Amino acid sequence: MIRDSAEAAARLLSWYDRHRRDLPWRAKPGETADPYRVWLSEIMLQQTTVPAAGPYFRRFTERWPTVRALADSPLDDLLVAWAGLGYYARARNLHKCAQVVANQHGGRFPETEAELLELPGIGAYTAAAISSIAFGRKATVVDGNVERVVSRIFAVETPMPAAKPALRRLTATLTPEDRAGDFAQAMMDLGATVCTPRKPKCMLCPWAEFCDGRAAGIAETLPRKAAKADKPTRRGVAYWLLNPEGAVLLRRRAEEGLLGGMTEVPSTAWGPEAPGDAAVATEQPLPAPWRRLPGVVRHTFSHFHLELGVVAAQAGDGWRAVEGLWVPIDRLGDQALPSVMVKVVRHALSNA
DNA sequence: GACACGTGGGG
DNA sequence: TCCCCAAGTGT
Repeated sequence: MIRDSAEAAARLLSWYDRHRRDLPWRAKPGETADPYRVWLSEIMLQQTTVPAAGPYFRRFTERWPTVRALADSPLDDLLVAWAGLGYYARARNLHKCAQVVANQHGGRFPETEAELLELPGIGAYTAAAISSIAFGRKATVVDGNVERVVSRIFAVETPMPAAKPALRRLTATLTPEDRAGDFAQAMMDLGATVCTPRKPKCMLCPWAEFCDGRAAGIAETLPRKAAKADKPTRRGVAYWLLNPEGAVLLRRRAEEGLLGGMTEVPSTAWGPEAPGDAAVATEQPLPAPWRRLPGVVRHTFSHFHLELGVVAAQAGDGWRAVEGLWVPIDRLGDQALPSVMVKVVRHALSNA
């Protein structure tokens, strides 16, 4: 049991100073944090691993060094740059947020949690993280790592998400006035490298001797969570249509919802059953002699599996009237293609 | 509280 | 193969 929060925090900060990781968005010791980079990294890291976010962060900061630069850029350029990272609402909100900061805050991020919380794409976690890491203000930063660490240290057996309020209160009692930002990053690093979901490295933990979960032999089983619902499978058929100039037909998806604003290969609706030839004909973007390509594209989204067949055809007269954009094959890299559509393109190119 | 919302890596 | 998981937010 932790009896002295101040001592526990000091011990964790000492561990952090000795094991600090050098991440692309992290200010070096002595450097002043750049709120823009802190914000950008926190958005990219939402539900995303450090290795996945790293290259995107470098490309974004190279191309858009300031929040004003990002605000002045067209949304579509951001979506192209974000393609492949997932959760595309983050990119749409990133652009909105940049414009609000540029136009209503003079290009500077607000420092308080309450003000940050007003901004698009910034929730409780990100507001606390920016306020503490970028501005040195005391804030209770609670992410998945922190919930895991705290649930184990205090042996909280209440299942998630019901345990969230208690875990937040416990985290608040541990958070020091001084170096709150470093404390937050230390907690997250501890969760990411030592107090891991499976096979935690308790022998390396600076809090091992305080840890109630470890003492009870249940640390690895925490935090408790309900079983997840299994994912349904949806099926559809994508239309790989080439015009006489060798360009392929693409479309922009609706601005909201799944893959909102991203570019897609046109397809039938996605339903429980694979569309037959009749449905393929009904939903075709243009009448054409479709031939089915062998195989199927499989992809898994956050909440369902997708199986996409592909049909291909050459567009005859009337291709100019089709709604969408015709993109030369060698220019597909300029498009905001999400990973599932990259799979469709690859499948079509290798089977057509 | 529950659900929508991506992706790639690891066991 | 399949399930779990990652620095969550918006509705």
